[in-house]
Amino acid sequence: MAKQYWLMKSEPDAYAWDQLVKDGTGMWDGVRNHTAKLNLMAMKVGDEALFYHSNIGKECVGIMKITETASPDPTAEEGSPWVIVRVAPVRALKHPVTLAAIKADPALADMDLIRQSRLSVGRVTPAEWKHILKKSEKPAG
DNA sequence: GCCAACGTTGGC
DNA sequence: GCCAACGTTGGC
Repeated sequence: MAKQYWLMKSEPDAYAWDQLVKDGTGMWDGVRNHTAKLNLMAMKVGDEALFYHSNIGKECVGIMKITETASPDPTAEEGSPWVIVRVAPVRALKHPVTLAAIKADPALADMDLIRQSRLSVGRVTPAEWKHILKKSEKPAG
């Protein structure tokens, strides 16, 4: 299958991009939403994902890759359906792409991120991915 | 199986 | 701090 693209949210208070970079690898745990879980389970090694800071910042700050597909979430109760994936940082975006910039762009207005604001793990289409990366090359969109 | 009440998330 | 969106729970 072709490479898939994703967007994963984290409150920087809980787990920030800088922490992932420092650690070199990370376990994406704590997802407690079935739609998000299905997305985690659809991820393949080598897929890429945007790291989005929710609440504080409200912007995409970096690119990660999936290094390990879904496995049971050790932070969840035994027998629960929740899963984690493992990720590693690829690179920081040259300039963060803010939620405001994404909302303001008609090409990106249909993203999972916009349509379902509470979804913590969403799909990004290849077109949207390209578009966001292009935006990140220039300051403020 | 429906629906109201409630809790959580996240933007503003 | 408020509110909208959405998921979950519980009564019927």
